[in-house]
Amino acid sequence: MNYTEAKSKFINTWGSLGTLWGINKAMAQIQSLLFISAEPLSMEEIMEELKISRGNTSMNLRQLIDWGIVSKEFKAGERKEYFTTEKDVQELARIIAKERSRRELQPTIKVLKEVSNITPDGTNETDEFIKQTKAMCELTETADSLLNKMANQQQNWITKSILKIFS
Amino acid sequence: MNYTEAKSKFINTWGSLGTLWGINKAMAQIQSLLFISAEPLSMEEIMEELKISRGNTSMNLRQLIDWGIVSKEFKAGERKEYFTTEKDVQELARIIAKERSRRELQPTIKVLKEVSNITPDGTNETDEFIKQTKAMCELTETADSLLNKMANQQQNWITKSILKIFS
DNA sequence: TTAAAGTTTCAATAATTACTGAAACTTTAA
DNA sequence: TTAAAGTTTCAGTAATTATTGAAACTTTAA
Repeated sequence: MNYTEAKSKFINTWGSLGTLWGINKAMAQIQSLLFISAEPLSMEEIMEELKISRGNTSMNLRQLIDWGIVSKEFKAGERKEYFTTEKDVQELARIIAKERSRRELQPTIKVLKEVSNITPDGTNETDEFIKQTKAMCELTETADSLLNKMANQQQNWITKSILKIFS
Repeated sequence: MNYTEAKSKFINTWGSLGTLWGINKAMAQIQSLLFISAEPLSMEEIMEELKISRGNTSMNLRQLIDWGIVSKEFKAGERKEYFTTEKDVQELARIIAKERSRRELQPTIKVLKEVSNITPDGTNETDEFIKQTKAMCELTETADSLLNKMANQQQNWITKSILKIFS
């Protein structure tokens, strides 16, 4: 396999895996293109490389910036904006974990707490409902705290590395 | 909030969270209905409760069975099939973790290994590509082994509980 | 056997989600 | 200022994904 083949295979695979971390295909593809690119890319270059429209590129770049995964960069003496993604996979994982927790897990926990809090009326139905939704709530809370612990773990790992450099 | 409200809120919330663990809305809704139900339900009952067609119910039940989350049950003297889901959240989490690993993480790891294995031609481009895809591969492998460890951890937890009962 | 009860399949269609392209907007250098 | 360079927005459309419903199939009891 040569570079060009490998590159498009990587972008496609990572793109379709986007669902795993809750983002759409174009967004994931832009991110992966930036991830393997040695230099920051302009919007033109991204459009050209992925064969997607200007509008689509603009909207998805904005979302990526919103997630904190991509950032704008300015080249001296150039008006154009250039984009780069976080290049450290550990840090990338940390950001994604945090965002997913905030966007999905936390709201779910809130609803689970609400619904598991109905007053039992003595029927089997409500007893089972309360029992099961409580269990689900605890599981979700465990998953959430695990995710956050992992994220902070990675932060510590980075922090440690930085400290090592300066010690 | 009364039982009926709480019930539909739970089914909807869990349904839309389906994407988080990679299954579609109807599938997630059927699973959550079974999860809070004190008794196994027939196809008729599921259709009625969720207002979905027979075909849709049948197909999604099959997928749930395929995932190992739902099982058929027969009531003595009845021809109809009844369905139940795994009621233990820990075991549920374990099954989901395993399936996601098998269906998504493993194939991705395979591709990442492939593409990161191209021969460097001395250019910046390929060097960066190899470096970054290798890092991504390692991250994915870490995530996968973590997921599996968690899953087995939970199995051990269950095993321990069972052992406790019989000791 | 057969017909009633139940289940599965799949082509057609609906619903959802993503994408385009062109117009409107913003910024900047002269 | 102004016009060129660049970016954003969004209504319309395309692509994808989920759902229906009816016909085909399977099982079982009489």
